Amino acid sequence: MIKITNKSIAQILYEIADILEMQNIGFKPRAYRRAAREVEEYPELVVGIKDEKQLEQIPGVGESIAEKIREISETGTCEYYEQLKKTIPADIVNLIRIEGVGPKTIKKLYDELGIKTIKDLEKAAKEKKIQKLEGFKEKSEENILKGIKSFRKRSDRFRLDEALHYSEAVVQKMKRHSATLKILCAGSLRRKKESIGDLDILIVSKDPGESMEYFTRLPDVSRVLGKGKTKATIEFETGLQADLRIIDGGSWGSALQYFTGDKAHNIKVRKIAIKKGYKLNEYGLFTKKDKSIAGRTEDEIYKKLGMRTPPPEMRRDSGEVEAAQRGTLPKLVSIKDIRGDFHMHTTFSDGINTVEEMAETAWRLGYKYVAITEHNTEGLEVAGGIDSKDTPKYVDEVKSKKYKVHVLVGLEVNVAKDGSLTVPDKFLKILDFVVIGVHSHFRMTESDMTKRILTAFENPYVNVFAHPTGRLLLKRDEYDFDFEAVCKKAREKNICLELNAHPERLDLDGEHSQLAKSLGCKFAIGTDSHSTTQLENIKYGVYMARRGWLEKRNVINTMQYNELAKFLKDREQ
DNA sequence: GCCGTTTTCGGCCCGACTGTTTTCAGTCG
Repeated sequence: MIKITNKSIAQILYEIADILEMQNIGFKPRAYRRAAREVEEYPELVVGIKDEKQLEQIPGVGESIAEKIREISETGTCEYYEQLKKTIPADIVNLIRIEGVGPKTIKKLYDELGIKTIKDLEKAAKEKKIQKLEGFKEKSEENILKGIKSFRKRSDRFRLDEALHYSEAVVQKMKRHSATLKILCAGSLRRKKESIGDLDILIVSKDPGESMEYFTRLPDVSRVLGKGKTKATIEFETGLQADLRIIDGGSWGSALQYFTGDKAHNIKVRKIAIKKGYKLNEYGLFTKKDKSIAGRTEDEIYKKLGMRTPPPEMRRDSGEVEAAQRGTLPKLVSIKDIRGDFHMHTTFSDGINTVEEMAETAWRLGYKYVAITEHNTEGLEVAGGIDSKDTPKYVDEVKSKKYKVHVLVGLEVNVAKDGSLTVPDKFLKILDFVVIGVHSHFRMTESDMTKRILTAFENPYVNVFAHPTGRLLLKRDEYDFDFEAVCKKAREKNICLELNAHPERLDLDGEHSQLAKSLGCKFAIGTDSHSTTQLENIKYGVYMARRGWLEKRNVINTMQYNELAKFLKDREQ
């Protein structure tokens, strides 16, 4: 039985929309997508709402969709969806993730060639069957094959937020089991890597056999790939795999150490152990005569090796081993240091909550300030958004009210192809905060894209360069540009680089941040929230900051309001 | 299928881009 979340309900509604679109049905797909998006963003658990009339209170949800949501809440699916799926029994969920393949293409490929899966698609493309279809030629086939290749590269990984969601659920369930003494998810998840291959769960158990049994019978498990005395591997319905390892309490620290660091980190640490005449493995730190001298905690092991303990986020051979030996590990920024958020949308553009609601939630989170950064309409085709000429009215409206935190009025302005900004200076001038970003024309040569960004940085009103690399996790690669050149200019112009904390982006990532830090850049964490619930995504930005070695002084979200106001003012002069 | 100062029918976001065309279909954001 799969746990029904807002997301899983939305997933079915999205899929209904896709199938309807294949059937060339007008407007219904749009209605389903709208409802799906609203359900996804809904601050409460939709599955808990039993009354259909109450479901209809969700924007975009009317009588018909409310009925379907109720059915999904109760049974995990709905008849309408099951019937639709029968009309086109293809693996739409995966096929649609291939770049350039949409509902119409899937339909055509199924109807004409019987293609159901990515495997079928690849075979047909390789056998040059697709180019024989009307509307397709060699180029289309080439692109499909490229799309499959890139899909494969990505599809075996999960976004950090999804993996965290799963691991927390598993760990919670295991914790409640009486045999569990200690449990923790190590691996790349503990390092807060932006995408996760599988979960490495470590457990100390009173009854290992019983723990194994319980683990392999967790509710969402679809397959048990292996089950022994100390290790079991399962696969969840989503395709995510998880290992459970039974650990002896005396080896807890060494197991954590072993299963947390990435390969390069571990190799380096083990070499240090060898140099000191020891042997390090998941069971402990041993002398040549196999006498255990450490293992219970990580600190104990690193200490015996003459090192400080690097925070898990740093253990990717990013220089942390040397710094830990020298005793010069940075004191990383933490969630407690955060006093504000610099990227969010409200009902003025495509967000679903008002400025007041966002400010209220920010206040609850203990913040002192937020920047509202609505889309501007020019150059970006999203629903809503502020027209340049309406900027004064927007500023006045936001400023006319009182909020529980300081509210900076801003815009997320688009960088046009030539590097100009889509909002004229006379309007930028009246804003408290200007975020700029590349939202179109991603496919440019490296030199053109670099020139474009550097040109944009010449504008005196820019505060933050949003989602600097433009990547979408597991979906779209970053655009080509000279990152170092951009960092140097950002530093010179005192423009902050954004750590976009939206789980779909996590841009910049740790590697980029670390490089930018070394070049003297400042950073602004922004959640890119479209609802109050998303404000909590700030933690992902902090994780990325920590992976990038950032300290409090590097991140402007840690400033007191007065300090921030001064910082922003200095930029304008 | 949803919605409403356009209110029970008729409109619903739409431009850029790509690859295929010679005026358009599909995808993307």
